[in-house]
Amino acid sequence: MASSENPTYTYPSDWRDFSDDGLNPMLRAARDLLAQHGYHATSIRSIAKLAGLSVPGLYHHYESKQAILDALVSRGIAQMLAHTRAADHESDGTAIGRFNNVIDCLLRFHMFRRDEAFIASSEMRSMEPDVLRRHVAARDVQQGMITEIIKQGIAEGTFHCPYPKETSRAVSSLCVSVSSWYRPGGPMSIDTIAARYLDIARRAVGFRD
Amino acid sequence: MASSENPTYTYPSDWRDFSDDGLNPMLRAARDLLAQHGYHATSIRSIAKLAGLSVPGLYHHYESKQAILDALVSRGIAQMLAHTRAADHESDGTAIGRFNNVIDCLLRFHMFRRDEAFIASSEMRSMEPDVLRRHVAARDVQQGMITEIIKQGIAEGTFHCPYPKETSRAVSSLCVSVSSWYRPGGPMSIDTIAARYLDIARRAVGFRD
Amino acid sequence: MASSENPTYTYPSDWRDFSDDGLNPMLRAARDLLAQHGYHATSIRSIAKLAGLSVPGLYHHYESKQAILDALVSRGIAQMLAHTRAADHESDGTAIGRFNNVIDCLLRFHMFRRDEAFIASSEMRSMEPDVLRRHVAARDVQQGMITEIIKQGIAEGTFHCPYPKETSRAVSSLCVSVSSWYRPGGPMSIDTIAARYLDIARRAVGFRD
Amino acid sequence: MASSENPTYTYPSDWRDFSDDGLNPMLRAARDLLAQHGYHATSIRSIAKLAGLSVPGLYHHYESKQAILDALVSRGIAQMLAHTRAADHESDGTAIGRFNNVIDCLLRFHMFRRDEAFIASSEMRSMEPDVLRRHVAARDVQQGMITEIIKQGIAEGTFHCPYPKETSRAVSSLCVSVSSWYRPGGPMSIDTIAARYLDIARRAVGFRD
DNA sequence: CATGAATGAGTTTTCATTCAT
DNA sequence: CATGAATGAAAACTCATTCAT
Repeated sequence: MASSENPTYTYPSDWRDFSDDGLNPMLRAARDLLAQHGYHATSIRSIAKLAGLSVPGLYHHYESKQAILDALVSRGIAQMLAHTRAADHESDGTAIGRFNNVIDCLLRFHMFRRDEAFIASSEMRSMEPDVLRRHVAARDVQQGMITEIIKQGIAEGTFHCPYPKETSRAVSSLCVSVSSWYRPGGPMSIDTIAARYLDIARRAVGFRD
Repeated sequence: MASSENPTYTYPSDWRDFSDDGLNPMLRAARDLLAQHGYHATSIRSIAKLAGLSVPGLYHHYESKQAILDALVSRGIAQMLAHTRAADHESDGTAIGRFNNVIDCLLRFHMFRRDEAFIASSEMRSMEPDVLRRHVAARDVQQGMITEIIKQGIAEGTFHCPYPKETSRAVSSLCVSVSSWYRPGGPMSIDTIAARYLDIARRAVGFRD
Repeated sequence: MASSENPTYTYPSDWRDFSDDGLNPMLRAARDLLAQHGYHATSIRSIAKLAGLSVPGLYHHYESKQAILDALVSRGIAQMLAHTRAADHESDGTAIGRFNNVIDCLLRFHMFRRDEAFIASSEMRSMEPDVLRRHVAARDVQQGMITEIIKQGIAEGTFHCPYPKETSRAVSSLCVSVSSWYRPGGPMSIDTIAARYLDIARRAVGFRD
Repeated sequence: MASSENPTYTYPSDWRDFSDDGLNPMLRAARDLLAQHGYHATSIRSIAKLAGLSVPGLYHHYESKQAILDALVSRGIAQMLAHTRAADHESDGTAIGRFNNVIDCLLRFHMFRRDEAFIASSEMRSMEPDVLRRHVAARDVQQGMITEIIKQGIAEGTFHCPYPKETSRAVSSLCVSVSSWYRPGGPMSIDTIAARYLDIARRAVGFRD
């Protein structure tokens, strides 16, 4: 565990498990198309078609194209936060324990939820102000979690890095960047990639046993 | 210096200098608009307007919207390669010397050429196959340069990292990611940011004197 | 009274009384929306919503949007005819007596039933042929009533106007036009407006005692 | 002549002449369709088709459907004001002389420019706030001109009407209403209709020689 | 009558691009 | 190079209407 600032969270039973994306056919179609072509190059028609319904049928469920983007990104971010919080919660509470769990979780999220994560980071310009605001706020929470862990590690003497904020951003960027090149079925398994990138991240924060 | 595999390059006189972007008004307009709104959300009309030309006037210089994207990205990548090669060439030839110069240069490029770099990495989906191919090839050259330096460092015993390829990608991602948040006029100078991120990159490759 | 051509009419007990519009919530909603936005700018959904029903609920009562327009306009016209006939019936039978009552009644109708009257006159282009036919026929009856009274006045020597038909149309238009600017709560009461416009109408037919 | 409040106007050479409507093919198409079906029942497609060009071709000239309505109505109103001012200017300056000319002119306008006049009065709900404001302002100027003439007539002792404002509105409505039923080729000529309706209007203001 | 889901046909508007002058 | 005119194709979105439950 770590900071007990908000004990009312409900954590996913297993933070390593991303098997169920919980997306309906419409959001699944949107996810695939947005990831492949981008927001402005994806038409409502194509989403509706891939989802197996008519355009007004889609509008019956989502009031606009922007609402679809919002739903997709919001769910993704919420899941990311829930899982990393669970990972943090389940740790031994030391900086390195928290760091291992949270970064491992983040890396897995950016592979298992590659498309959602990629969309969330690449379509920020396509979000309307309100949507963007909520989105950025959620990312800041995630970022803050990492910064706090790094500072704890420095205080505990296990992390040695002179610029915790920059390092936090670098580690965060590292996790996010995975979503832009990872493809399932590649030469390395998710476990392997996670292990190797976690190792790199640990070096970045100057971890020494 | 380093590998003398291609002595016919002409290097920029100062690889740290990015004062002149060498863009004509059309590409400058395109750069600003594409960076702000994205390829599909930017119209040819808006580019022409910002460039102070008529639409047919713009078509007189570039045969299509795609050609503008191509020109912009090609120049950016070429400049990135030219500068990092010069940085490499000017180094003392040791792995750490080459690494310091090349990563410093890459970081500077991604700040001084923030918009071009961001467009190059965010609009890959908007590139037509041919353009994309050349673009990816150029990026691979850049990536290969870093991987080679890391391997040299491991061989020389100054770098200690078990996964040179992943580390190379991570370091590369780190440099690229700077272009997505850096804004001129922020609290830290380019020199400061470059120094701090280079420090983080050095940790990632396990550099020890 | 006047022409006893159809003694089977039932007259409203008081032709001056328009207190009860007798509209159900659906027609009342339709009236408000049609008057404000027009037929083609009013959606079935908005009518249903304002009426407090679901869309299929509305269709349970009216088989189409056109049927709603028809119901609204038909009732309005029927009420107009019923009231003006009662007013005529209650008169002393002289041309001026009949004229006073009928025009007074018409003016009141176009204020108390402002919205219905306005819709009836402004949405004729939106009516399907069948609906339009019945509507025009009803208006012609009303027009004929006025023409007949004017001709009676000329014959009796109390009215002096060379073009009874045109004058009839002018007087009619005058009454209708009130519905396009009258708003309850304005500076003049309905009684005042009716009195003044009746005075103008009397001049138009060249009434002299 | 009359009030010399603004001698810089340029008057049409003949205020009775409405032979040239000065409309381009697009506005002519819009006029015909709007008059027949109404604003919301007329599509941009149908206007473009009737005008003989493609939809974007139409948009090249008018930036929106609303802009077409605006252009059409603005021109109509401007012409109405110009002609009635010329008619006023050309009168002998007595109330009855001004009245005769102005009302005659107004009646002619509402027949020769029947469609434009009808659209201007029937599509006020379809106008966006800005357009509506300018439109209403122009109408108020026209209305004020009539009111002023009536008041002059009362002062001169040739008009006898107790409610000049209401009478002005009634006379105005009378002229406007002609546009809703007049059809060229009907049984009466424009000259005849103008003469008869002017006669009725003169009665309304209580004119006596 | 309500709910919820659905749709064909239509709407206004914008786009990249072209061509004559 | 500018101006002005033009267009096929496509965009997001809305409509009246229907039907199963």
